[in-house]
Amino acid sequence: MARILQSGFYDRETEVVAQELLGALLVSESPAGRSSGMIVETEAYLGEHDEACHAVAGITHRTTPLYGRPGIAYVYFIYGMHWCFNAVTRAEGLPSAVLVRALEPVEGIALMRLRRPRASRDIDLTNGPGKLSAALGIDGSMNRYPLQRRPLVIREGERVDATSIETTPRIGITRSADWPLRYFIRGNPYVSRFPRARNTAPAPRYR
DNA sequence: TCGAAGATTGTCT
DNA sequence: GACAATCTTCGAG
Repeated sequence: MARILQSGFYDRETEVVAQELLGALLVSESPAGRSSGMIVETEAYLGEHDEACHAVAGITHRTTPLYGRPGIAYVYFIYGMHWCFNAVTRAEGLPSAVLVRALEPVEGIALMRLRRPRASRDIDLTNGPGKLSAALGIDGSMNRYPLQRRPLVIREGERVDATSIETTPRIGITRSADWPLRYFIRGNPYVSRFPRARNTAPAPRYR
């Protein structure tokens, strides 16, 4: 069984952690069984100076996990219906995290289908932050949980070559929207969205 | 206490 | 591509 990523792994530059989490295995255990997936897409949120990061509000009831130990979970509720899963990075007091945006299912696919009955195709089980949380049974009860023990663990996975990592601006945000802090495995079919490529698309804003 | 915005998803046109 | 669903969070008053 692959090594569990320890606190020291997360206590580094958030951009580095976000890229090195690609290929790692997110494993969730529940009474219903185990489900897991390989991380194929992440975003970095850098701290109080990052306008898109929740920590821009400073220490509040919601953001305290961001200021906590590296390697704990930050799980928050968004748009009235979805949970988003993050891994907290950097030393205590430096509020930054990596949002996991998409997984490639590995174990417990039948259980994921039960948890996401609206997904008509298997590819829709985990190709988005709200989707993967639902598929793995992740919710607010796991906020602040250390990611080194059950029920939620991240294990070392396949090493992803730097040349296979694509970098783009983050998705769905309005502030600091052009910072290139989204990373995904090029060509992986479970990535949530691909860069604009239609002939109607405007020129990319990022460079 | 109130109002607006939000790291999304699914459905409809 | 547009938009509704749904509710927590936080700042303003």
